Amino acid sequence: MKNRYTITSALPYANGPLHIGHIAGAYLPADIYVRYLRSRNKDVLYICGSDEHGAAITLRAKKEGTTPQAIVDKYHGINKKAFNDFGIDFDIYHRTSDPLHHKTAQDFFLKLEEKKSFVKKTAEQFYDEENKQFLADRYIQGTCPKCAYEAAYGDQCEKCGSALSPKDLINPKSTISGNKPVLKETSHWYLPMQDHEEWLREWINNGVLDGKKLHDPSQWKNQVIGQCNSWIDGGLHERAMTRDLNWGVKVPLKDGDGKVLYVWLDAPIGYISATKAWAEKEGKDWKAYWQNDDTQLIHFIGKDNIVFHAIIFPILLKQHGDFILPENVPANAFLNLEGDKISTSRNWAVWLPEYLEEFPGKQDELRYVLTSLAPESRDSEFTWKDYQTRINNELLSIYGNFINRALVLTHKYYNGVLPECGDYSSEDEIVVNEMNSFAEKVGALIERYRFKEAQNEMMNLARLGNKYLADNEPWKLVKTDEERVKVIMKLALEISAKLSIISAPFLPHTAVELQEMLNLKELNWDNYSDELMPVGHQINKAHLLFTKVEDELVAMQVEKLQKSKILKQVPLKEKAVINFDDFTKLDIRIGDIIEAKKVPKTNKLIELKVKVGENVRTVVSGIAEHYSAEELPGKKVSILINLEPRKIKGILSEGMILMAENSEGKLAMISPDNEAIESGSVVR
RNA sequence: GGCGAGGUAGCUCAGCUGGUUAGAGCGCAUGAUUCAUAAUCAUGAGGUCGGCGGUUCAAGCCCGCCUCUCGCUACCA
Repeated sequence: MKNRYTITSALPYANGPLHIGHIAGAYLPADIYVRYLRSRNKDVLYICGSDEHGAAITLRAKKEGTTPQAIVDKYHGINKKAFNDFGIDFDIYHRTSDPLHHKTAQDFFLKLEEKKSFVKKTAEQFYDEENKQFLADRYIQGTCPKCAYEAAYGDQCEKCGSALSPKDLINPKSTISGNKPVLKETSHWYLPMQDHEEWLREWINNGVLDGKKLHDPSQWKNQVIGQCNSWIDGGLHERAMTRDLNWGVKVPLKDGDGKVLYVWLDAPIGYISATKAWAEKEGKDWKAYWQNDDTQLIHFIGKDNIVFHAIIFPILLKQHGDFILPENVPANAFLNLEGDKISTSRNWAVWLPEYLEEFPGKQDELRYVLTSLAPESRDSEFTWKDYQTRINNELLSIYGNFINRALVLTHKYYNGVLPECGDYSSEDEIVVNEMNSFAEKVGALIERYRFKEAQNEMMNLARLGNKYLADNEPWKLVKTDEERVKVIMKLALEISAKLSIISAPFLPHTAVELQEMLNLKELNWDNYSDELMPVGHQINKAHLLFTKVEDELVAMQVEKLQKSKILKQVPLKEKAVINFDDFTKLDIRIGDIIEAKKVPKTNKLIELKVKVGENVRTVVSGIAEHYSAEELPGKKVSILINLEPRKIKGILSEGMILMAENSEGKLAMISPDNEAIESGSVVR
């Protein structure tokens, strides 16, 4: 173990509140780890903050008629408070809109520029005048100059496979607006990631950099190594580190006008600027946490962030030259909810601020459940029923109940003061030995990022306590052997005290409460083997640590979830008003599907032959996930027939089948409800 | 379609580089017990380790094919 740790949790994007999936994935595991290390008296810095840049926030501001700053201010406030109330113990919760961050990111960028880590390229790039933005290669389509395929992309023709540049395309179009884009000159700084493949492969797979062993790759998750190798083996490419945007960290160069740093360059540097902000306040040296070989850097993230933390950011850190690389990137998978993926847009989530409001004082209950169900190596699922079961049958029955019986008996027999007593019996010594082994067992599991297992091991100490009481039955012995009862109660309380230490990383609020009841203060991991309950020690009044989760509560939460899901289905903003002439431009007819077959090498596409009056048209439609090719022939559908024909996967599509889509993405055909409507009938 | 990660007891999950009768917690059954929020303790029943084939003295673990789930990516006017 090293002595200094820099722990980060992914910066939450400041355009929405946090839900239990975020917590289980990146924040709770890190918090457990951090609390453990602090208890071991390590020098630990735990940092996080809001990620406030990027195009998504500007788009949202535009939509809501407000400013990006107003959006990020709102969610920064909400999330900071939620983390604090829940008990995620950051040293600092910073934000990337802070001037200190802008300065830090710009300095970092300049250093890389100075080291010639970037390749600057000036090029004429297509620009969408309607949306006022430059278009990435993939956002442009046109006719391939080599094979005349009409839907080739700006970077490659899917038909003939030739690599293209957008300007090669004949008749280019913006895929966003459909308009013809204009050429405008712009320049960007690119990171040539392909130059870094060799050392990355060695560093990720063997933990070795420049001949030095930096980490043990067997401690990295399969998922992380697998995904990195997949990227590296597929060949890394240069990636633009700047964007034409006006929201973000300005490119600090003369020719950087109107450009900002790419959000994935900017955000991880947020970890560094947060450290600086903290160090400034605390009078510490921030460099110790980032530029010292005796410091371990660990990034806790969700699986969607793997490449950024395990490939791109390490390249940047190494290029800069002064920084250490992450020792591990323990990425978690995703948490599902009641049989369905958590979805912000469908409002299918348990929101942290709402939980905190509806379940005051029940942070540790949620922590316990989320750690039990944590998606450490694959996706897992949270249900309210599970929440109830885990709390009632484990946390309350095993932990809460053991503490309660130990304290209640002590009060009953000795008014809460430990009496003078004899030595442990030889059977007691076995229990004592077992008890003493827990600190190391639990610690070792936490150090290997096995939080679920670690928590269960912690619970085994409470189980040991329950078994000790059941085996020794002090409530019976009290009538025959009072001296023996004193020893038993002392050991039971000793177990309780030790439980307060090893449960603290998982259940910090409970641990404090328990230590108050036991009249103990400021215990940490290193106190574990001390005698914590000496003769004469007075304990405080006992109260219950947990309350039962009732069936009604579970039912209520499930119902609330279902209801809020429906609420989200209210129609989106209406589009601009059109006149009748506009409407009559659409030629919509009823058609009969006479033939259907799946388009090879695609998941969603079906090629249809639709008979409209006397004509038969070919239409390619993205409905294969909702209809099989076999069930389609014979169906009547509405079809827009005067839509400009377009080639899709090499097939000319002459029209568009009208479909209704609900909030879950389910599709249904718009069909006449009357057999008298024959093929070719006009829809209006 | 390409790539990555998964598919182990009713549920949630462990099983490190292949090696004795495949593990844990919860649930379930039976018994014990009453200090404790009907909580606890003991014992037990549950698995052809997604399917098929192969390598090996030996496979949940290695190889091939298939299938299902999730993620990234492509396609969805």
